Amino acid sequence: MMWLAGKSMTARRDTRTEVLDLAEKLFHERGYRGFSYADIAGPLGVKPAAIHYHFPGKEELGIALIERLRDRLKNALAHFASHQTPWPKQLESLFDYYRHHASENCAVCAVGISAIEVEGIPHAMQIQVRLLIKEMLNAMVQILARGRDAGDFHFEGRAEERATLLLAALGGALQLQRLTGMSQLETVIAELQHGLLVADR
Amino acid sequence: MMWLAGKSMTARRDTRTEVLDLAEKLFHERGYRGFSYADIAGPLGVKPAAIHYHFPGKEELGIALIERLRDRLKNALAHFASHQTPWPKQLESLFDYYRHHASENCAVCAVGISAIEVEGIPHAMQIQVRLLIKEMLNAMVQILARGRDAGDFHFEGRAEERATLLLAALGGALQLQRLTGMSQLETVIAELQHGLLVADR
DNA sequence: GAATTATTTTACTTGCAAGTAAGTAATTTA
DNA sequence: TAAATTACTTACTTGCAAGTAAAATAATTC
Repeated sequence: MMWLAGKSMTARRDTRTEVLDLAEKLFHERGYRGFSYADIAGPLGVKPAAIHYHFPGKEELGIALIERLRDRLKNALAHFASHQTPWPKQLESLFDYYRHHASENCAVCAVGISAIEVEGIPHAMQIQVRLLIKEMLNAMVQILARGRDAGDFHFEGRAEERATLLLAALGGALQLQRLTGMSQLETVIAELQHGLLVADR
Repeated sequence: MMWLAGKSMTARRDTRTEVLDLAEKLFHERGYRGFSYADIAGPLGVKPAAIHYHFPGKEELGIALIERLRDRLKNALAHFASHQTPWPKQLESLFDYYRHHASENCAVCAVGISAIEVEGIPHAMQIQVRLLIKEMLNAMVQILARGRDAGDFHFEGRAEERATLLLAALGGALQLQRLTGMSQLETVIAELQHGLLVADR
């Protein structure tokens, strides 16, 4: 089962959810300003104004979208905690999350998109995005720090700094990959993994 | 003197150049779709239609913008070659390039922006962006490979892969930094530098 | 200094995205 | 079963960004 990948399995035929699903996909593919209500309404077989019924404005749609991403992260972390998932496995799940992005129309992650558009998105959405990124960073720091304590990872310096490197490199790799069509994500994952598993003493 | 940083020192009072300068700044701050002709015309004290005289369409403006970035990279590399700049110094210049982006309104680099907007920018501009990124990657590979041969850098694996990691991490760090307001770029630079200077045998 | 060329403005058109208001059909609830 | 609620549609308005054509102004050249 895919980690933070989205799409609940219960086919609820719920327009609101379908709007959110499509908006999320388009957001990852084109950014917040890159899709319109018509882009969502069309494929769903409804009129653009129908979107306004579920989300009064695009801002609400954007916020709901990021909140759902945050929810998924929270749930995934709760799942890891309750199942005592080994740290390397948690890290691998994180890599899989980026792989999933890469496979779906070569999407890039929300952090990258939001960084580009940050001046152009509604303020309340900016706040959500900053929370998301903070939570992702925290999660990564935890995995690395605890994993090192457990003897699973080996690296020098503070976990915060290594976590920053990981998040930056993974996000950047998705973007390189989208532009070049090459498999930079796997390259970067391999480099990062090597840096964590092979101790440099 | 700043490496690929832009802005010629000769104050030529040339509208075309000023348009290009402002467009580049806005592009780095908000992306291609994030600025309009009015955003450029206003500060320049000119009407939007004047831009069309110099650049018939936004597409031409976008292409000229990326071509100029490519030119600067080419010139910088030529300068390094003719001055036999040491490889660590070249790498440092590259870091400075990203630092410059970070300092100027927390801009992000063209690669990141283009990756997000790639579906929404004109095709001819996509081609330019792909050339730019290819040239940056090539440059990075050369610096790392030659620098390792010269004994300046120490790392395992292929230079191509390490170069990919560097470009991905630097671009990603700029984006993290813009969103969090923290100094992720320096963190990532330090991590990357450590990985190149301290051999892991 | 007249003619030419370069640059810019004025005054449009087109198109699209967001949002609104009123209305309708189907479903639920009292 | 009448009233209310849900989930829409139709038909608009507003605003902005891009682009165009023609006229006006400034700079050059002959």
